[in-house]
Amino acid sequence: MISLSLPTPVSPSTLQLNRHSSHKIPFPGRHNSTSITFESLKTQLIHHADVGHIQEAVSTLDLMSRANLTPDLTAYSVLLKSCIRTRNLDMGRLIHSKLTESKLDLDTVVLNSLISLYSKCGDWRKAEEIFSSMGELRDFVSWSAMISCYASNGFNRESILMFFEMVKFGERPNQYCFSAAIQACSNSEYSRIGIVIFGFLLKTGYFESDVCVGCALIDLFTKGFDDLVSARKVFDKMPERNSVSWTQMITRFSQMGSPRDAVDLFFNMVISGFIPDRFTFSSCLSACSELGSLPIGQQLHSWVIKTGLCWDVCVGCSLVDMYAKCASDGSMDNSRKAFDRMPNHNVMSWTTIITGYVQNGGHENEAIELYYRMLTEGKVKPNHFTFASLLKACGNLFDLRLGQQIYGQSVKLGFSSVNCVGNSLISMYTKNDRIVDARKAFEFLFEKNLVSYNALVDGLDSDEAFKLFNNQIEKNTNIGVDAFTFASLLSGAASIGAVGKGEQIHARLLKSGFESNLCISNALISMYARCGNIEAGFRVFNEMYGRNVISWTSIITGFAKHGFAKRALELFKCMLNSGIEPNEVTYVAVLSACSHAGLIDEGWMYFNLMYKAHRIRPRMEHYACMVDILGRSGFLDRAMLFIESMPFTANALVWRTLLSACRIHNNTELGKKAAEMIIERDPNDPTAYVLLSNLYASAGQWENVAKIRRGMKERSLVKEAGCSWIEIENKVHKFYVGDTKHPEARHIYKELDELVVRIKEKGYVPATNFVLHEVEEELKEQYLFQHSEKIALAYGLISTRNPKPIRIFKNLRVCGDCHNMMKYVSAATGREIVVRDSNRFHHIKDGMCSCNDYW
DNA sequence: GTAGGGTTAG
Repeated sequence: MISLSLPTPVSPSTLQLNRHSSHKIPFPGRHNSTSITFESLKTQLIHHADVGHIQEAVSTLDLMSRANLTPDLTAYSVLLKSCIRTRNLDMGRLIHSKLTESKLDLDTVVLNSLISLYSKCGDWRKAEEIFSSMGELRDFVSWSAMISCYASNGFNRESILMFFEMVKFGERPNQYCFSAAIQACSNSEYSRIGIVIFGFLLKTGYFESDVCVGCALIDLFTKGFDDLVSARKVFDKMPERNSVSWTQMITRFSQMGSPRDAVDLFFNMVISGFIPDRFTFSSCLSACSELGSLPIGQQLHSWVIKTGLCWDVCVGCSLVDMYAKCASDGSMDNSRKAFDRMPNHNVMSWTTIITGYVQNGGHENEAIELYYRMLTEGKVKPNHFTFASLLKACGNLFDLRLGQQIYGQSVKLGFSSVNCVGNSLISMYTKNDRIVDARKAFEFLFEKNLVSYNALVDGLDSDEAFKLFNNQIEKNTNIGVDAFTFASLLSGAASIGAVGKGEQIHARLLKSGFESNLCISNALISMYARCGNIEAGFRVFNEMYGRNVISWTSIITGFAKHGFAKRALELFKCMLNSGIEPNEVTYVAVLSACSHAGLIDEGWMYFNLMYKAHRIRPRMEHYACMVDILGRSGFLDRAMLFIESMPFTANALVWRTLLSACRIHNNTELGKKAAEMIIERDPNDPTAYVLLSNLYASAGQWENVAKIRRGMKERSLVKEAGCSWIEIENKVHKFYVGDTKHPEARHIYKELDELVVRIKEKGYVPATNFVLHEVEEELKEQYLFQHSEKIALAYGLISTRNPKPIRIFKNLRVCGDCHNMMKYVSAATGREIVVRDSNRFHHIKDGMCSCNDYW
C-alpha cells in the first residue's frame, strides 16, 4: 500500500509576497529625492495597481506616507480595486488596516469597495459588518453590493430579504440588484419569489436593456423550475446578447439533459458571429461528454488547438473529462494524453483525471497513484470532489483500510462534513456490506440531502429501505425524492423478489410523476421480471416510449431468465429492426436465452454475429455462456476444447459453469479438473468445494465428500446456508433447512406430510440421491422433506388461494427432488408455482416446468 | 465602488 502524507499547504499570497520582496522597486527618480512629488508617486501607484503589482503599489503608498505626502482616498481606492480584481484578500486586509491607521474619513466609494472586497473573497461577515456600520453613507451601490454578497456566498434567503428591505427603504433597485436577487431565487426553494421579482422587473425596463438580468432569468427558469422552454424564450427575447449569455444557455442545456441542443446552440452562436471563449468551449465539451460523442469532441479539440485555448486549465479539464466519458472501450489513454499535455495543473485538473479513472472502472489503482502524485509532485491540496472520487475508488477496490485512511485526510483538511464526501463514504460502506458503518456515516452528516438518503437506501435491505422511505424521506418535503430513490427501492424489492412491495412503489411512482423517466421504466421492467411477474414487466415495456438499449436488454434478460427463449430471441430481432445497437450485456442475455433453452446452433450463430455485425469482442461472460450451452447439452468434451481455444485464460466463472454441467451429466473426472481450476484461481471460494462435494455425493463417493468438508473446515470456509422465502401480503417469510421457527410451523409440516402422501399416489418417488449425507434411505427421505423450498411451498399453499401463483425464491440453485416434487404438486393442486433460484426462473404448471427439466 | 458562464457524491 502507498503511504500517504500531505504536503504543507502554501497559500498563494505568501508566494507572491516572497517573490516580490526580492525584487527592486522600479522607481525612476529614486536617487533624486527632490523630484518626488505627490502626483508622480500617485501615478506610479496607479500604474503598479493597474498591472496587478500590488506589492509594489503598496510600497509606493508607504513611500508616500514616509515622505509626508499623505495618500488620499483615491489612492487607497485604486489599490482596493486591484485587490478585488485579483481576489487578493491578504493584501486587501493590509490596505484596510492602513486605511484605518491613516485616520482618513472613509467615504461611500471606499466603503463600497471594502464590501465588495470581502464579499468576493468569501468573508461575508466582514462585508456585513461594514454595511451595517455605514448608516447615512449607504447608497444604492452599497445595497447592490450587499445583495450580491449574500447571493454569491450562498445566503439566498438573506439576499432576497435585503432586496425587499431596500425597496422598503425607498431605494430603487437597479439592474445589479435585480440580477443578484433573481439569482438568489434560482434554487427551487425560492423560485416562486423569483417570479414575483420578475413581475416587478418587467415594469422597470431593465429586462430589455441588461444582459445580466437576462442571464439571471435564464437561471431562474432552468434551476428553479427545470423549465428549459421558458429559459429559451427569455434568451430569444433578449435584445442584446453576448458570449456570456450564449455560453450560459449552452451550459444549462448541457446540464439539464439536452446536450444535443447545447451543441446546436454552440454552432448557432458561431454562425451569429460571437466568438467562443474558454468557458464556451469548456461547456460545449461537457455537452459532448454527456452525449458521448467523440467525433464532435475531437472537432472541438482541434478548434481549441487552433485558437490556443487548449493551454487554458478549464478547457484542458473539459478535454480530459470528454475523453474519459467518450471512451467507448473504457480506455483512459486519450484522456491521460490530454492531461499530460496540460502545461499547468490545479485541483480541478487532478480531480478530473482521478474521477475519470474511477468512473471508467477497473482503473482504481491508477486513480490512487495519481492522488499520490498530486500531493507530492503537484503540491496541490485536494478538495471535497477529490475525496468523493477517491472514496468511491476505495469502495470499488473493497479496500476499506485505504478508504478510512483517505477519509482521515479529508477530516484533517476540514472536508469531512461536506456533503459529497460524507455521501461517498456512505456508499463506500454500503458497497462493502458494512451497513452499521454506513448508518454511522449517515448520522454523522451535518446536513443530509437526497443523495445521502439514496446512498443509504441503496445499501439497506428492502424492508428497512422502505421504512426509511415512508418514515423520513417522503414526509420531509425538504429532501424530496428523485429517480435514484425509486430506482434503489425498486432494485431492493427486486433483489428479494418482493413483488407486493414492488407494486406499492409502482403506485407511488404514478403519483410522483417519475413513471415516464426512462431509468425508472427500465428499473420497473427488471423489478417485475426478477420478482417472477414477467408479463407485468412486458406490459411496462410495451407502454413506455423512447426505449433505449437498457430497456431492451432488461426485457430480453427477463424472458431469458424465465426460460422463454423464443420470445427473448424474437424481441432481440425487433430490437435490431428498430435500429437500437445492442451492447455486450444484450449479448449476454441473448446467449443465456440460448443456453437455458439448449439452442446450440442459435448460440453459435449469435456468438459469431457479435463481432461481425456489432464489433463487440466477446468477453469472459460470453465465453461462459457458450460453455454453458455446450456443457448443459452434454457436449462436455467440446466445452473443454472451447475453453482451451479461448484467446485469454478462463477465469473461475467459466470453470464454475463447466463444473455445474459436469454435475448434471455426472462426469466426475472432468468435474474434478474444473473444481481444481476454480480453487487454483479463487482458493477461498466455497462454491467450488460445495459443487465438487455435491458431485462426489451424487456419485456416492462419500469418502471424497468428507475430505472436501475437512479441507473447507481447515480454511474456515463457510458454505452459504440455503434458504427460501415467499412474500405473503407484503411480508417476506424466510425459511432455512428444517426450520421450525415460523409461528405456523406445525401447520406447515402437517400440510407437507399430507402433500407427500397425495403425490406419492400419483407416482412421485423421492430422489434420495440428492441427499448429501451417507445415511439410511428412510432418513434420506426425511432430510429431503426438510428442504427450505418445500417448506416455503407448503406455507404458500396454506396462505394463498387459487388462481394466485405461488412465487418462491431461493438463494441457491433449486434441488432436483424439490423441482420434481413441485411438478407433482402443481398437477395435484392445480396451482401455478414460480420458483426463482440463483440461476433462473421455473414456471411450473400442470406437472410441467418451463425449463423442461433443463437448468 | 455593484452582476453573469467551467469540475461533484447516489
